[in-house]
Amino acid sequence: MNVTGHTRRPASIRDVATAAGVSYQTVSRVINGHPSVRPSTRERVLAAIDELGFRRNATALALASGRSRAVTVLTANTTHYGYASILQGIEEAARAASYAVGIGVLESADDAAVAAEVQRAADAGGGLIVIAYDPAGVRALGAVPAGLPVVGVVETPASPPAGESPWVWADDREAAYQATRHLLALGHETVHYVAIPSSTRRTSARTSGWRQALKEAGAPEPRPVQGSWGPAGGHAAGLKLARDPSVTAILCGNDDLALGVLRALHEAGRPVPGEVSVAGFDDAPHSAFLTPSLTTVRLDFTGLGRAAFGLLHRALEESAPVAPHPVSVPELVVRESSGPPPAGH
Amino acid sequence: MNVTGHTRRPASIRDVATAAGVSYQTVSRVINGHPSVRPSTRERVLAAIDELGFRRNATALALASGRSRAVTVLTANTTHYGYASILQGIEEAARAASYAVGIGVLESADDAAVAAEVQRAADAGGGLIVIAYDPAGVRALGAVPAGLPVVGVVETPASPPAGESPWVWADDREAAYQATRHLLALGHETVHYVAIPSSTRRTSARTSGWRQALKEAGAPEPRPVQGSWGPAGGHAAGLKLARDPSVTAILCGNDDLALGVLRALHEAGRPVPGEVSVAGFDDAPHSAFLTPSLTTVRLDFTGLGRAAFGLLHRALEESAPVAPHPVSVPELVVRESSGPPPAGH
DNA sequence: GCGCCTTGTGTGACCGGTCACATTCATGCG
DNA sequence: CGCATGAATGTGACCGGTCACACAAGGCGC
Repeated sequence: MNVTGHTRRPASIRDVATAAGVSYQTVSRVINGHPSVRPSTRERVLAAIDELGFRRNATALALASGRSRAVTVLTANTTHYGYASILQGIEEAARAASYAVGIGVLESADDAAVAAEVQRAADAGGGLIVIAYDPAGVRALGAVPAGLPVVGVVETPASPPAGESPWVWADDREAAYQATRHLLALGHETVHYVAIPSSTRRTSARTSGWRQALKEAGAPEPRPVQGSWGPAGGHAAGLKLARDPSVTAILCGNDDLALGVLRALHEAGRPVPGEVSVAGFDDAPHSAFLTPSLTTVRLDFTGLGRAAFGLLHRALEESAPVAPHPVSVPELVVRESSGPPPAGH
Repeated sequence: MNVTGHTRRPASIRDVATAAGVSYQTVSRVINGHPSVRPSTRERVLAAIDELGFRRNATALALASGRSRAVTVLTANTTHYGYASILQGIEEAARAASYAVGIGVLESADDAAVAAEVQRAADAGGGLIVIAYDPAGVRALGAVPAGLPVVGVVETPASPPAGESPWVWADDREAAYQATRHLLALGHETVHYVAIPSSTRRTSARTSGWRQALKEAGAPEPRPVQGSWGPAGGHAAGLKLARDPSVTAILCGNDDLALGVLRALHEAGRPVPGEVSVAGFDDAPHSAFLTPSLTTVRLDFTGLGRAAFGLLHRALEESAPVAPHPVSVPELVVRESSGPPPAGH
């Protein structure tokens, strides 16, 4: 071990080589587990490595070999629970594979800004994971130059892509379908929907799952209310819906929106679940502790993150395991915020 | 512009050089804005750069120059609001300075695990920012090898460090002090405290601010209740406190804990703020929308993150601005969850 | 006993930049 | 007019690894 106090330049393979009395190439072979090295030689090299505290320089490795064992995650807003959990899952899997994780935040959905961010990520080397649940993310996914390995974390696609695709997703559509059916089964005539900003112009997967459940039940399909991501958007949407006495069940695009809706209903004097039932989406950690506690659909975000990394890992290295990270199916969690409609409905 | 479809090796400075009819060194000079390049030459080089779509290879730059324009953030749990916001602030400032941001998650506070994570971060090159609000973070900060530039985001230190220190902090102590005074001013006899896990064995800054306010008011000092980070911990602590009828005011180490406490009080049939007042810490986005909405202290987490980056930037580059990122002082936000104690107290 | 293949090891070039120094040419000044 | 000076540019080495290839020694078949 290096015991001298002052910082010195870290040992390189040539330092190790002279210390062990071999050439730098032999050291390289030992590091990389090349078979044809005499055991006694390997021994000496390993001893020298240990003594000098040698660590392979990641930068030099990346430059010389071309592979960089790094992933950059492009995402809007790391503050949001779902995004943060996906990131957590990616990091976890990356750590296990000893990959470095970089992050880039898409602050604006503006084309130029997105392109700049993608460029930065590309400069970092290695692979790319884009969280494409929102317009900025979708645009970023589209702006990735061909040839750069990339995996997108996307909404449930309308039709399952043929063959291998560089995407992972949780089954949002199924989740929305389940939540809507739950509310309908309680006896509600229909279910209103407060949407998260759609990632594309087209209808989001969550919206289409909701719609499908309504259609199957022969329930009327009210116009979805457009919310933002945060509770404030839910609050605004909730105030609007609270004014309509026919509204008895509301599905929200995520738990934060649901929180705002709950608050708005409270302010409007409409008891939950007595008069109105509310269901969220994501099962954020606080949702179980709200009053009333929130009925919601749990999504396996960290699993999604792990799967995204797994797919990218496979794209970057032939030798990586093929499908190591299953994503669990969405699970409806029934709590206090949903119940039968009031009598007379 | 490169219009050929298939991916080719990105252009290097030598490619640019031949295209412009100069040497690679001249290209390097142009890139780095060296003054002694004839304007006409610079012109030609810039044209070649543009035509070939040249971008400077970050890896090669890092290897050759030693500086890497990268920061790695070491943190526990990116899911927690405060941590995520700090990360967001760091990323924002880093982006502005065109630094790459890497993250490493401290999943366990185990010494070996922490050391491994610090090593990984060191291997990534560049500077390090450690979020040291919890035991894992504090241990990581301690394990950083000398000579590696590092900034810690820490709790308010007991005494202001002399001279320049590699730490940034929000004034937690002052914040806790303010919140406690607010509750005392409402007429409560004393204020109970549900603590977040302390970063060290010693008393945390938040605890000491609370204690100081009690002492100044001559209020009795109840034993702090140890919570965890999440709402579940707050819930457990809240159930305990709810059983004690003398408890009329509770300060919580963060908003998630407060949420759990609110829920526990609700389950125990103790109205808030009618019988018990609750205050949180952090002003998470959902706190304003709870019922009752939560009185809390807002901390400038993103500002903290920006300041941390600013300090590190300065440590890495002589030329960086000295103190560009002020951290705003904590601000008490009074909402529905705090009020006067019930009559008879 | 010779050639041939395999095993173990070393040498030189290279990845894409930067840095230190050399070189050329025009200019200013004594 | 000669020489020092500085602007503009080029050359070679280097950062710390990897890769392709050369080469010596030993075992084996014929």
